[in-house]
Amino acid sequence: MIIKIDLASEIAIYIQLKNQIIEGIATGQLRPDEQLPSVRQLASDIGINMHTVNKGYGQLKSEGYTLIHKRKGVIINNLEDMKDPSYSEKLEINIKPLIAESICKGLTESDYLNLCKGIFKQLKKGEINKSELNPNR
Amino acid sequence: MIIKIDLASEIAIYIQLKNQIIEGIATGQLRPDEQLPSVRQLASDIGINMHTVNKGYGQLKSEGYTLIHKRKGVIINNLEDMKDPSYSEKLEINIKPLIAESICKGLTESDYLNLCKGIFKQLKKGEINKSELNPNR
Amino acid sequence: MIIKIDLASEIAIYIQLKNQIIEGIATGQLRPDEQLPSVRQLASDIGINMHTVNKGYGQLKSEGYTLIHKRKGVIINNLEDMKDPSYSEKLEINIKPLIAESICKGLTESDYLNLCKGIFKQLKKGEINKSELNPNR
Amino acid sequence: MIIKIDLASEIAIYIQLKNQIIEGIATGQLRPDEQLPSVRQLASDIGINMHTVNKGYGQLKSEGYTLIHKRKGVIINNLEDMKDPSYSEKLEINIKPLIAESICKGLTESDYLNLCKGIFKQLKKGEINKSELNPNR
DNA sequence: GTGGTCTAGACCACG
DNA sequence: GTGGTCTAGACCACT
Repeated sequence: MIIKIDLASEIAIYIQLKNQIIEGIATGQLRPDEQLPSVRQLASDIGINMHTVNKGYGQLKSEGYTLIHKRKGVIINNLEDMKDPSYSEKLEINIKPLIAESICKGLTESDYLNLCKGIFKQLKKGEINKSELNPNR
Repeated sequence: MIIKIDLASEIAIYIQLKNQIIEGIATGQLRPDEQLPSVRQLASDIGINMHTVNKGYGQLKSEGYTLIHKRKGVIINNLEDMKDPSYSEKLEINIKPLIAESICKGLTESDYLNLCKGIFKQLKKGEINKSELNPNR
Repeated sequence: MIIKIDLASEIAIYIQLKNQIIEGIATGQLRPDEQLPSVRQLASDIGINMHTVNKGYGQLKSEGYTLIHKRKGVIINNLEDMKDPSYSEKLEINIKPLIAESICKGLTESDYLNLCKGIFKQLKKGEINKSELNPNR
Repeated sequence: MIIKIDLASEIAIYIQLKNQIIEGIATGQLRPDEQLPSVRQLASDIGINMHTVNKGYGQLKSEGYTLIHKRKGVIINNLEDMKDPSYSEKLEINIKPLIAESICKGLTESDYLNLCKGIFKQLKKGEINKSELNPNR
């Protein structure tokens, strides 16, 4: 998977990194048990500091997206372990301002929902038989 | 309109302020031509620093939500002037990570869309006859 | 509250720090809404690097023990937000080897349980009326 | 006895190995004078590095759990030789943070003690007549 | 070689 | 002055 960091973005590098990995998991490009590049490798690949990668990886780990496997290094966790039933509450707080802004900017509800649907479609492309995977580790 | 700031939130105060004013506009609680409290007034009302209010107001103005009226001070702009046809592109960048995360956290597409619809419903409550108002200024 | 770090210990400094703060919360020495020293302050007080303190603080935050309050800095969170219903499963994994070892080292079950009770007693000393506290923030 | 290593655990492999052998001794599955598989054997059985097994074995020996027998190789030591009267002090240091954390996570003292009792029960299952065995060596 | 930890110095956003 | 981020260099434990 190709990671693309925008150093000029106002979004912190480690967040961009995290987001792209989460997106990779969501699309199925990154599958459970698949290994991520080492912190040093990835850092040198994208030209950032090791510790910045490490911070992103650390958060992914603490949020259940990844695990440290003794031989493989950082690997994608089971999909089950990422689940969080209380997530939708946190989500609502993040979505609300976007919707309010959208309304002011002239988007209708269906404009907004269609945009979301489009993103879902885009992310679901790689999602074939994710459930089949039952990684041994 | 009541502004409620959460000092323990991870979101910067001036952003919370901005978001609530935008939400007020979206719901129709704040109507075009309506005036906002003065920087000093609001700062003392909600117990935050004047510069923080100023920063929030500054961004609202530069994004077209408000205007400076010579006599009235800061007022809500015409809804037309807030519109931004290129907004949906910026929006997509913000929504994508949320949707990717939602997928990983176990939400389905319809879970997500229903959540959005709920927020729209919630915001639309105050929206009666916004179009009637076409204030002269 | 006095933090005491053993630089010669095999336990990572930021973990020692975390443990002592958690212990402070458990005993009631640190109450909800109480503020912790700033990262820089504490670092210079105990003679370690700012980033080490920051890492400990960061984990406390992500585990729900603390919050960042805009004016006060790092504060103790509500007791409710620290709760974790699935904690006892993780706990069992940590306790089991201790108990197995204890058995080999000649401790009986009641020796072990009495030791635990003693620790509980010790920690509960400061716990008067924790429930009364309903911090405003 | 079956050794099960979790490469995705945060616990070092040699510690997991050690813990399981200690647990085996505690439950009585491993009896005094019983021999452990050779380093090479065990390493290949569970698919880990020989040096890792060696490290675990080394610690077991230095903590009195095992002995080197000229003919049999590594054998389980006499239960008496494992005893350590000063162990409970070390133990307390390890248990305290767990109890403090438990309190914060919402467990009561009896929750915690019941959990411990359950683990004791679980470990004692295999413990029939351990005292009968007083192997000559 | 891997991740984990610690130190150090610097800049920024926020209030 | 606060926490947050990024960079950098170093050592260690584990495998």
